[in-house]
Amino acid sequence: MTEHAHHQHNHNHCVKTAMENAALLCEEKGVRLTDTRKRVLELIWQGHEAVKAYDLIQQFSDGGTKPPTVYRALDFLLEQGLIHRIDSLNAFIGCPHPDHHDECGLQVLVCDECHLVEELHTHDAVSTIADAASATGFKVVRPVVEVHGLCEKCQA
Amino acid sequence: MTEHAHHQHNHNHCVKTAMENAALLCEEKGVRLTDTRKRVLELIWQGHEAVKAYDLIQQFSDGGTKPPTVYRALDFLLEQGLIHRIDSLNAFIGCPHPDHHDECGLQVLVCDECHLVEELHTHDAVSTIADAASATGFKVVRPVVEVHGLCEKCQA
DNA sequence: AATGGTTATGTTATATTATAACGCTTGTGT
DNA sequence: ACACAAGCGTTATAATATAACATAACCATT
Ligand SMILES: [Zn+2]
Ligand SMILES: [Zn+2]
Ligand SMILES: [Zn+2]
Ligand SMILES: [Zn+2]
Repeated sequence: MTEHAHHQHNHNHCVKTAMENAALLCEEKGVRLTDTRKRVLELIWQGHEAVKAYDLIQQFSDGGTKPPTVYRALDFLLEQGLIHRIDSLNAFIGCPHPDHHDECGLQVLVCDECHLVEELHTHDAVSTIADAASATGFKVVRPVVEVHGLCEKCQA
Repeated sequence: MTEHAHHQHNHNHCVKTAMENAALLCEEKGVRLTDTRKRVLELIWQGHEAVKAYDLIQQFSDGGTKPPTVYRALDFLLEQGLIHRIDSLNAFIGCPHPDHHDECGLQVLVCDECHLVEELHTHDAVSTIADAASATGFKVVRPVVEVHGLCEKCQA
């Protein structure tokens, strides 16, 4: 079931769902989705492209929001699993299903042209790697797969 | 065949081999392994832990070596495949076999304690992921796997 | 060995990404 | 109301990386 995030779609729906899920998840966990945090999450969900921290900072309409404020919100959202950090881009992306990462780690397809990010959940691949890792005596904690390439649109 | 990089071993041998391979590879490719580049490569090979760019800069004995010099050398070494950048650490590691990355991308085990980095070459895993990626219409260019966890030593 | 083009390096400044430290405010439970 | 913890504002600075331009080293050809 691909979520065709890269195709034409009603993105309002993505945002709405994400924000509702986030509210629920925070409720359940007993953590506070404050205004700042909510606003940062909304800004990250402006699309399915990875967003840079300083772009977020600039997009705060008040103009007076400083890096620590935004980075603290980002840290919170990362902790709750509501967003992912794409290390190869120094950028952040909203997670459409914060509850699906226990088994397969983080797996993303990253378009080098437009920075669109799509998640995979290929359980096989990560278990294969985990096995190979264990065989060398390594204790796996957090598997991350970042596949760079070109999304469908950018292959023109 | 694990290369037990994390076990006790004669590291001088690692360095010697790496430098010889680098010289050969550059010879073959008709590119110049200049003094600066050689020195940076040696510094990176001071161990099997990932090394930060600014640590390299400081380790230049002359004291007058500036960031651009080192970053240019790093760029060169990356282009030739002689080192890898570990995105999740903003750090660099020597590649023991620059010719083995066509098929399986970059796959590394990263110890969160000591930053020891060991490469994997699990062809299966990356082909599984590549298949999943292709199925969504994504054109894979550069698969990267960074598995965080604890190396054998640090599991104490 | 001079010439001229290319590649590599030096140098200064600056861009980008992220955190430390400290004090004030807001929320929460008693 | 009070006390404590969590969140946020503010200033400064750390850490990572690149732009731009000048000089030097290399190399092929004359
Ligand atoms: Zn959408
Ligand atoms: Zn996710
Ligand atoms: Zn070694
Ligand atoms: Zn390698």
